[in-house]
Amino acid sequence: MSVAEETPGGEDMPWGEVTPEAARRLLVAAVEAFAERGYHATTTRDIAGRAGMSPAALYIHYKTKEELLHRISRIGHDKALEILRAAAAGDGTAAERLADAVRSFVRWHAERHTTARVVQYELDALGPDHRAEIVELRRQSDAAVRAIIDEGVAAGEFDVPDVPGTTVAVLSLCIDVSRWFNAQGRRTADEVGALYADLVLRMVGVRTA
Amino acid sequence: MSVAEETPGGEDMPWGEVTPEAARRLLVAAVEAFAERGYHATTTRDIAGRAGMSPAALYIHYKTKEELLHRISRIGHDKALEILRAAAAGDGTAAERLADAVRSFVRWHAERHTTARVVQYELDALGPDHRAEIVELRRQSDAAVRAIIDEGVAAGEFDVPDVPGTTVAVLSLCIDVSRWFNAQGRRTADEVGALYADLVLRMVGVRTA
DNA sequence: AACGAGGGTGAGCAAGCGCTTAGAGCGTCT
DNA sequence: AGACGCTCTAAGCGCTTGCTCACCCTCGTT
Repeated sequence: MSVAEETPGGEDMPWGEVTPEAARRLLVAAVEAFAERGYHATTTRDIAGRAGMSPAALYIHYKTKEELLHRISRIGHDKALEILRAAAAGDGTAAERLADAVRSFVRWHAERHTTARVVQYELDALGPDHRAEIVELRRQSDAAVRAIIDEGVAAGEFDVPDVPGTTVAVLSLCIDVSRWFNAQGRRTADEVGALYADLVLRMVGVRTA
Repeated sequence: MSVAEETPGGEDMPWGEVTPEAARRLLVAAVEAFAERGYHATTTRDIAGRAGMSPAALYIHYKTKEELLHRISRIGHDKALEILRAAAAGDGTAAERLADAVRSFVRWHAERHTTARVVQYELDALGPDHRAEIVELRRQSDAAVRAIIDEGVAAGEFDVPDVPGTTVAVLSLCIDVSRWFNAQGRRTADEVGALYADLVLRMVGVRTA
């Protein structure tokens, strides 16, 4: 409160970059509501209520309900792409980088599965322009994964007959984690990440220990 | 029209068992609308309009909009479970049966991806009782796949450190096909089925040619 | 002390929602 | 022929929706 210089949470806090504080509270409330009930089933009154504000307060910070979804989707996709690119740009063999990418990508979809659910499954609720913008970000995610697999094949590490198809399958597998993962379930995000990294290495023909 | 004895399409026609014809037309219209826009964003007027009827006609055949979703979900899950069980009960090695299950399950999710999308992604829109009923059907699908993998492991065909986890991953991979598959896209349903069968065999440690 | 700016509220509007009702049309039995 | 039963419609009810508007309260600045 008194330390006004720094945004609470900084880099680590998921929505740390969103200011002012009331706008962030509304956005966090929207993520929860959208994840629980879906975009169309969520009312602006519900979002405002969760943030402890009146319905009208929402429109001081966001022009429409759709703008809220777009902001969430944009920030989420930026983060997801950043994770994939960081792993792709790392050092090590293609197998190590692919495992790293899958592990961190899955962990994000599990740990932040409420956000991920909104980001991955509410795409069609966006307006045409906003949707096109997000689709482009997904294309870049696809390219990042495909690049690792291409390099693994070129280096003779991987045995992959169908690189584009396998890329789609790998991303699809990771993304769907956000649909079924439950924080109260038996598995931790780390465990799922490790399991999936192993499964993906098998898919590209790497013999694991 | 004049041949009143037989339901059009019979076993092959997806919604052949739904009678009378007006009820089926409404149901097909609802599947299309729910798949395109989502359950909550679809209006009863839209469904009735697609079926060429007035909004009130819907309520002659279905008590509520939710009952429509339930009927779709129930029939779809029954069909999906039937596909998995048929493959599981077939003869041949565990590897052959697993490949068969994945191939036909994926093909269904690709060919009938509008239906599958509704069936797989609108679960939360169901009321508590209907949801519980569908969740039970999913549990049985999980059990069918797990049984094949268990047998493969017992027979020494498969190398699977985490059977429950791998089962979830296999089902998740297949189900997510309905999200990204596009009939106008580059791949046919058969091609995706064949690719995925191969990928899943790799996941369970079967050396493919 | 006065002020302007901006975050916040209570009340409410126009539109659209799921669903109901009264009654018309029509094929099928007795 | 006439009554019945079933399907379907036109009209509309009560309610909720996304969003707006007139106004208030709390500031830092002058």
